[in-house]
Amino acid sequence: MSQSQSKPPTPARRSEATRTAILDAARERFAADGYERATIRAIAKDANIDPSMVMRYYGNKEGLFAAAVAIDLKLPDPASFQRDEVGRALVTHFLAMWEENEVLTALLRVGATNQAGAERMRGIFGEQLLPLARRVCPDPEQAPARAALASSQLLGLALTRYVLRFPPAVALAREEVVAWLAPTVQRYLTAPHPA
Amino acid sequence: MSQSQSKPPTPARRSEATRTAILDAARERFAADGYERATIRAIAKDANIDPSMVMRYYGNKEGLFAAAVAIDLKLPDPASFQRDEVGRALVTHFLAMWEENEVLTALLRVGATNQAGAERMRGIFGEQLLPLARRVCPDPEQAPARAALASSQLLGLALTRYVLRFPPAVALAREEVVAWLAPTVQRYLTAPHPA
DNA sequence: TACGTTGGCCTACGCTTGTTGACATGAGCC
DNA sequence: GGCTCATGTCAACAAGCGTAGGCCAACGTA
Repeated sequence: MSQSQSKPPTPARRSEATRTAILDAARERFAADGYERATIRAIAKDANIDPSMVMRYYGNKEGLFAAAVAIDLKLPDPASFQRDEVGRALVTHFLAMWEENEVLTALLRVGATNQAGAERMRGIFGEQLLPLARRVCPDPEQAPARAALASSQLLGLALTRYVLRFPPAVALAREEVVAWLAPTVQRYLTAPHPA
Repeated sequence: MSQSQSKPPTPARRSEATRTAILDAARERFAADGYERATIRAIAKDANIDPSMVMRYYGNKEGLFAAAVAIDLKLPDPASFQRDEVGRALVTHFLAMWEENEVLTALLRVGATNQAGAERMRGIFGEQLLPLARRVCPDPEQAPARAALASSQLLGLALTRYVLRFPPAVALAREEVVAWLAPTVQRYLTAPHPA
């Protein structure tokens, strides 16, 4: 074992290529079809490998999904935000994240019909957006509600633009989306409680 | 007398009861499980009938779904809106519609993973919300974009509250939701184009 | 050369799915 | 009585699913 460690420090497993090919194909299928219709067989075919490879590397379909949608929203350090620009910054950042790859679309599509997917979605927004809300919103006690409201607008846009594909929502330019949504998110996070 | 009424010229098909039992069960299952996992067998069992009855009455699963989610948003006559209250009226109305029965939840869950479901969703919002937007927004040319923005917020709330069930979104009282969202929808529909 | 490990394919099992068609039942009309 | 049609049950089909396990080729090490 000391040998195996001295010889190839990282054997650069040639299986790594297969693993990522599977994950890429899985993300694409989950994003396009949702959980049930994204079959292991179809994913394997996309990745040009045998279905049993998926089982070997990820255990079962649930494990594959979990690995495929492990994601970090990569929100910048809350301290680095200008408080009155948080709305614009968030909307811009989310648009970039959604269009960068298909992970978030996959997560949303699956979350709509799958218990584990919904749980994962709650986790991501609860753990990553909530801390930021706590920082910028006036009363920390309102942070969960305010984060949820901001989520509702951000996810609603993603839903209409990337999942349901309402033509006018798809047609909007990025800057237009930002111009419209930034004040909304800003208000949800920092404005005084209405009424 | 009672006989002539109990056996009317139109036999008042006793299948009508079965038909609606199927539809009720179907709506419940589609809302809870989405399209794929809502199996015809499960729906039939809920309705206490044989799966083949579903086929007889609705042709196939797609037909059943189409019948189950035929819905009218029941938006009031656009002319009856006070222009500066359209945001509050819409949010209130939508909350009531979503909580009145499970059709909209079923539609959203299915729309997220099913092509036909997404198409139906586009149709409903395009045909029922758009005319209202045309009435109240300043420049009719912007109506589609503004209606889509309003949809994004309304559907985003439904997504987080009724589908993904973010705890803070579920916990919000109806009046609170209205207080937060009404200004947003109002702005999307009637405020001057930003920037 | 022989060997264990790794990466990969193939076949098959058990199950569920949507869908079909043959058969039973029961009420209304001749 | 018989006929007809609407209503409902039952059994079965072909297809597709997730998953399991055995077999094979290639390679690094002894």
